[in-house]
Amino acid sequence: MPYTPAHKAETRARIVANALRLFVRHGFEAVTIDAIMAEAGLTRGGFYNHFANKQELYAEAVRSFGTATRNEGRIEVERRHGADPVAFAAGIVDAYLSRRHLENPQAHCPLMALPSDTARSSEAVRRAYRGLLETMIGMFERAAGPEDTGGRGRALAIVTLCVGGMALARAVDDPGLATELREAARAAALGLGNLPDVRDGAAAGACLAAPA
Amino acid sequence: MPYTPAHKAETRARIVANALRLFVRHGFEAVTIDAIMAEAGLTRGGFYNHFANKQELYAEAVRSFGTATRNEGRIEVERRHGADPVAFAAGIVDAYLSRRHLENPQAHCPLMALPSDTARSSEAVRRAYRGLLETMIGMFERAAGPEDTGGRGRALAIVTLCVGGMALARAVDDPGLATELREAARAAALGLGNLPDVRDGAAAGACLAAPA
DNA sequence: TGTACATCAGTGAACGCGCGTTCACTGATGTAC
DNA sequence: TGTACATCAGTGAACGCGCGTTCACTGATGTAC
Repeated sequence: MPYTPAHKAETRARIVANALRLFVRHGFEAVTIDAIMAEAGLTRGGFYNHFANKQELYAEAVRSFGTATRNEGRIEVERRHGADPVAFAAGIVDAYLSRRHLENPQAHCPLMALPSDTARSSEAVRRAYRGLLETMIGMFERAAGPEDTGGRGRALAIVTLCVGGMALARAVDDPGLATELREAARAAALGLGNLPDVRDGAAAGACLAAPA
Repeated sequence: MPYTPAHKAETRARIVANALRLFVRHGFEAVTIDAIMAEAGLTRGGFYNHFANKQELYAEAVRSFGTATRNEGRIEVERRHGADPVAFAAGIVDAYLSRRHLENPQAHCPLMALPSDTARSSEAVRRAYRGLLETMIGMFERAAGPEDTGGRGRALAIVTLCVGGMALARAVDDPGLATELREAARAAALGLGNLPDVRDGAAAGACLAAPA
């Protein structure tokens, strides 16, 4: 048995990680298999030792965000704000809609970076996308608590504000408007979920009056 | 002077209208110039009599939504709910997030259909996209009224809920979740803007579903 | 221990295809006479 | 009024390029002896 199974698994993981990074930055179609393999330190031909085709890699890359990148982010938010569901949810909103997130396009969440790419993709890709979405919804449902009958609806709206706010901020060519969009989505999401403002150095949430 | 200038203008408008319809349905890259020209009853070569390149048509198509399709929708919403800014804003939220709108992909708004395509496009395209966004924001700022200091922020959040909610509903493969997303975004947007529930269901949605 | 071997991850040239764009041409049309 | 003409919208073949995918090959590696 030449090459250990672990070796192949590592190579595959390296391809997936690089593909995710390139996909969220440039979109599915714009990223070539050549580019992905080169990023992973390999050549084009080897791709088909690991995946049946490009769409299969796409689905896997979206899925991987839930386990790899996302876990890093989740751990970081927990470290800063604690594991309490409410503080954690507030930290997620804050981090997701942060300038730092927007300005780091290679780390963008597939939910905000690839909504229209996904709408036109295979069933497997859309299933993976939905999985990510449900995970994020779950974070805010947990913060609402089981006794909150409108908790799921509000969780859905909060996720929509996070993902939609960032998708729009990305598309717009005016940095000022992009900031406005992030801040407005942040204030509305925190208000809707009755979440504390955990902003480091606090204060600036005042740009949006509390909803009636 | 063979062919009247009006004739050329009409042909150009026909190309733009068909391009918009195809772009919002299938995305910028997936739509070929062949397909656009065929839809317009022409052949490929004539394209460059009207546009310098595909991106130029893209920018024009996005811009055209603000004058053509959008005006039809706006007039219909006004007819249904009146010109009062609050009732009008409520009607827009209702129509935008309606099932009818979601199920008519050829009439989708570029804001929800092309956020990531736009993020990767030329300056002119992103400017056109921002123009559409500002128009929509303006509708909700007007509903808030000039004395409302947080009006702009809430208008931004309402637009984010409309556009984000529909973008996610489109991407997701589960119709039930898509409905949940639309309903949650609708409730949150109406609440945030203190807008009346004008639900009139399928009929109201029809106003954004412009006839082909 | 050292060596021959079988395996298969990885290579890179090649293929087929479709796309955006170009270009020499056609023919429908408004105008001049 | 009818006709010749100049214009240019529209045609469709062709070009160049890059992409996803295939394939015959290479060579690094773990195992058997």
